[in-house]
Amino acid sequence: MRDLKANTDTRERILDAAERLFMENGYEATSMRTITGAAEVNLAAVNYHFGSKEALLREVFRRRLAWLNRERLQALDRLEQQAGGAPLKPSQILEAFFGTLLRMGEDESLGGMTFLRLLGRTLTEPAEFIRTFFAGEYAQVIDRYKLALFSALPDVPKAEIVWRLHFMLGAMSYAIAGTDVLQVVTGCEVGDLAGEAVADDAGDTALARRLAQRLMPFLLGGLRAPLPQFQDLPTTRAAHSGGQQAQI
Amino acid sequence: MRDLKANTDTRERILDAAERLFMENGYEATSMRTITGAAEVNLAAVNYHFGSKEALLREVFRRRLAWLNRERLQALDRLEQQAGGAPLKPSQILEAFFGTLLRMGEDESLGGMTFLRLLGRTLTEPAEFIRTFFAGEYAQVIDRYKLALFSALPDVPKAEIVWRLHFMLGAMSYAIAGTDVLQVVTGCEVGDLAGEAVADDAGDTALARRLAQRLMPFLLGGLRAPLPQFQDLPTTRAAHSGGQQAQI
DNA sequence: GCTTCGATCAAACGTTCGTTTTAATTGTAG
DNA sequence: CTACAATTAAAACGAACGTTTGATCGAAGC
Repeated sequence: MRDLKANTDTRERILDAAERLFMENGYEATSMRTITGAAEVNLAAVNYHFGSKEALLREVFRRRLAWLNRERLQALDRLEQQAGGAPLKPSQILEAFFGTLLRMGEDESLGGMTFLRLLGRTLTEPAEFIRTFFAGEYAQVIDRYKLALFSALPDVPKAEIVWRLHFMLGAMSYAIAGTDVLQVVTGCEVGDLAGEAVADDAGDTALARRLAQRLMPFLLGGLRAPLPQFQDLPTTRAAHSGGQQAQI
Repeated sequence: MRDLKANTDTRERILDAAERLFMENGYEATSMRTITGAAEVNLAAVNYHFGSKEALLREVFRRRLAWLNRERLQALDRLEQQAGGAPLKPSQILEAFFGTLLRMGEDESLGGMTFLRLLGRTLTEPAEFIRTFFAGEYAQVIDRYKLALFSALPDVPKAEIVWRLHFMLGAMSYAIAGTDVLQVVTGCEVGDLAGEAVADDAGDTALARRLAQRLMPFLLGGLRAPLPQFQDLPTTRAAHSGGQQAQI
């Protein structure tokens, strides 16, 4: 019993430390010695429990994404069920997708803002094994939501929907990854922006909630924006009708 | 003459190779030996010409950002001058800011899409010296544009404008950084999305132009979206009027 | 009570990193 | 032709990296 306790304890101490340090420094710049030092475990423990540094990163994400993927799919299931075959409203779909994620930021037991920031930053990491991993972990969920948006917006070209989904993911990732990016870009504190003081520790969950409420209108506004016109693009195969509104 | 020629030649060969490799692998994962090998110069040349790896990265960006910052400020100057004191339209401001950047992607002599992707990815790098560098390089320009948006949108809370500027930067960074992120997330090629074939080499400049025309409506739609309501946020100091439209 | 086996530990492995040193080479001015 | 300063070249530096090894510990099985 103590044996098993120590086992999971060591594993999770490593995962917690790695999650925080990967978020703070990035994957490449975080050494095994830093991780095991912060977790107060032996250096060899990572390779013993996970096999390699790469496998550790994957496990850090698997631990959280298992919940997130399940929750996102369930949220969509619930919406489609209570709609009874009728197409969903885009705002419902975005709420299910982005709202579920941002709710992770409010719950420390799900990783909180630490994991959200890590996720946002890691999505742009160029390492091959990371992109491969995320492709496998994300594909199923993204595909479901893509299809939901397709039938929610039957008059908008599918290519346009995919592009805008990509834009939305970018806006969200930067928003959650970069409180420091925000500082760099804006030269002021997040707390000042929100119009209230934000404590670094406990204020994170409040930050996630406020972020969700600021982000969602922005994303919806972008999604339902007028379609591009491509007037000066001779290479475009089929000319879209100029200034067409996305039917939302 | 040959002397000076060789000098700048070595310097620029290093800068070109570093720009591409930093974009492909990230800063930490790109070694000096890989850079000097690709540039076909001696290993010591980097430390001789630039001093350190960090200084090399800074110079890679300085070379491009000097042009970008100047051009962005001039674009805003031009708009304000021909407006003659009247506030600008938000679409003009966004066009000056994001359009100028995306025009870099069409011009190989300004770095093309390689630099745009590098810029988008590096903005999220957690390394301290990188964030410090960007803060210094970006601060002046961002501040000018922030003020322009403030006076273009006098009825929108300034905090809201800064948040949405942040969201827009995120959407753009992901859009340009992640053709692979896009693949990961969507499971299809960018060329398929655009509805036309994209050659990896020469098609990049066309991609930049098309990206600009797809991104701009999205950003404008997000910027002029209804303001958030904060109905369930007891911590908010002053309650905004519910459902208020951004006056754009 | 001896064995067994998973978990932890200190120590070392070989490699690669960014940087430095020292010598050779280059083009140019006196 | 020589002297000089700038650049390139080859080699090595110590440090840090991810990983592996073999010993040690402690609780469960027969």
